[in-house]
Order: sequence, then structure tokens, then C-alpha cells
Amino acid sequence: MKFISRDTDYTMRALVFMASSSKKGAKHVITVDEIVDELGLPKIFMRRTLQKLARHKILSSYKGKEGGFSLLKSASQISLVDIIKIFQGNIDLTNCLLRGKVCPEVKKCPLRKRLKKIGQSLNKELNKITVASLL
Amino acid sequence: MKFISRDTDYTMRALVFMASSSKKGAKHVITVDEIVDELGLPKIFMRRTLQKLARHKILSSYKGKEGGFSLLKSASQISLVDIIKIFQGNIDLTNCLLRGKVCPEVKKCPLRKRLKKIGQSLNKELNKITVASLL
DNA sequence: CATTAATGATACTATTTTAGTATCATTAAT
DNA sequence: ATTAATGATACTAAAATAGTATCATTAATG
Ligand code: FES
Ligand code: FES
Repeated sequence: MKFISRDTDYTMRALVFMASSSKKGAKHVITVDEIVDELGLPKIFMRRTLQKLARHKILSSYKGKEGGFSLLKSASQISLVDIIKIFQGNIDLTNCLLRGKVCPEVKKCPLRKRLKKIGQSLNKELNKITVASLL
Repeated sequence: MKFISRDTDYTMRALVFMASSSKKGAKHVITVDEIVDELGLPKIFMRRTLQKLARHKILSSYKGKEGGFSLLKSASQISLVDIIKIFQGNIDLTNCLLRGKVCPEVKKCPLRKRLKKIGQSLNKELNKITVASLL
């Protein structure tokens, strides 16, 4: 069962790379070319995912010559669950079984409540995995 | 983000139906037709999933006239996680990010360890959701 | 101010996975 | 022998994922 999509995966690697190279005091504006050369990822694909991160205010982007991307949030404020949400939507287990007949009173449904709880704790745990914690 | 596939979903509903009708003391061999009529599910699809459950020793099956399926395991011994595993494979979060460069020593990888732990507790929780608990 | 090198936006194609169907073989009751 | 069920497997359709192509916009810089 696949839990993490390619976008999420590549993105996390790119973010770790960006964080580590800006930590080293190097320039913190990095181009897509630099990232994909370093990590061996498909360029056009990566461009699209980084653009999305910029729209979500995780990165800033700079157009034109000498442009590129830089971290907008700090590495400790970007967690795995943020990235999963952006590319894969909310982690929500309650989408759910037994519709209709078996469970007519959705609001009272005990299964739903339990799944919700499980989902919440999963979110919480994944939220602790930040880019900073991977450096 | 979809966590539960159609097979898993339909199957859980079918199992709850089967468990509840055998609980009522009614006959416990039930045909696919009865299940899909009751729950409004696609028949041929359902046949295939129930056959798979039989192969996995969750159901027994009886061929021929008057045949059908019955629960082999008791409702309290069938959990959501069992069914997810059958149709969707293991719930495994460690498939994982940062291959190659960033994380050369796979065995020592702290991220991997943390994801593994999270996956284990998720499994544990989903394991508590049994068919019996949904009756 | 033209050139160059970057991202922004969006449409397109290919691949893989999921969902669902069709069919024939086998089995057991009557 | 007939009928009504599952077993096995191949097939098709639809949706999601992965990846590409292209043109527009922007900013540096000689
Ligand atoms: S099981 Fe789905 S609403 Fe209760
Ligand atoms: S992050 Fe994948 S092995 Fe460590």
C-alpha cells in the first residue's frame, strides 16, 4: 500500500537539499537545475512541484536571470504532513465503510469516531517529522 | 488521500452483513446474490473479492446448488487491517523518501525508524476494529 | 535595450492502478 | 440431467499518477 506519492517524495528530498545547502551558508536561492542535477530527478516534473510549493508559501520564487527558489518557511516549520497534504490531500480515514444500510446515523457512528481519532494521531506523528529533523 | 479501496470497503460491508445475519440465527451460508441484493453492490466484482477472502481463509465457500459463503473466522477475529492487507498490501510507511545521496546508511536512518513506529501503531489501532465491533 | 536565464501557467501524453465485466470450468443438490 | 452455486482467469473501462512540452512573463546584465 503506497502511502507517499512521487511528488511528496521528491519534494521532501528537494527541501532537505535546499535546507542543507542554505545551512552551509551558501546562497539560498537555488535553481531547479541545481536540484535535479544533484538529486537526479526529472526536471520538468520538479519544476511543477516546486511551483506548487511556492503557491503554498513554503518556498519563495524569483523569476528571471539569477532567479530560483528559496525556503520561505524555516526547515523546522515544514513537516512531512504539510507536503502530503499539498500533493495528496488530507489524511482522512473516515471516507468510509458501511454507507447506507448498515450505518444510517452517520453522526453517531462509532467506527467513524474511532477512525477519526486514529487519523488525528497519525497526523500528529507525521507532523513531527520536519525537514529540519532530517538534516 | 484515499486510504481504503473499493474492495476493502465493500468487503467490510459484506462481512458485517454476513456476521449480523448469522448472529440472528439464520442460516449462515449466504450467496453472493443475497449479499449484493441487500447491499446494492456490483455482483461480479463482489464474487471476485469474496473468492479471495475464501482463499485467505476468512470465509469458507461451498460450490454447487445451495452453496455460498460463510464466515470461517469469527467476527471478532476479523479486523479491518486484515482486509486492508489482503486487498491493498501491508500498511508500510517506510518506502521511503530521501533514497540515495541524502540517506546512504539505510539501516541507521532515523526517519525510517520513526515512520516504522508510526506505521506499527497505526496497524495496532486498525487491528482493533473488528467486524464484531461493527455489529 | 537585446539577450539570456530563470519561473508561471497550462495543456498534453503515457503509464499504472483501480474498478468492473465476461466467460467457461467445476461442483453439489435435487 | 438440470440447475444453481463458486473457482479461475482473462478482458475492458475509468481514474489516478507520473512525466513532458510549450509559451508567457520576468529580471539581470553587458
Ligand atoms: S461506518 Fe460509515 S458512517 Fe458509520
Ligand atoms: S530516509 Fe529513506 S532510508 Fe533513510
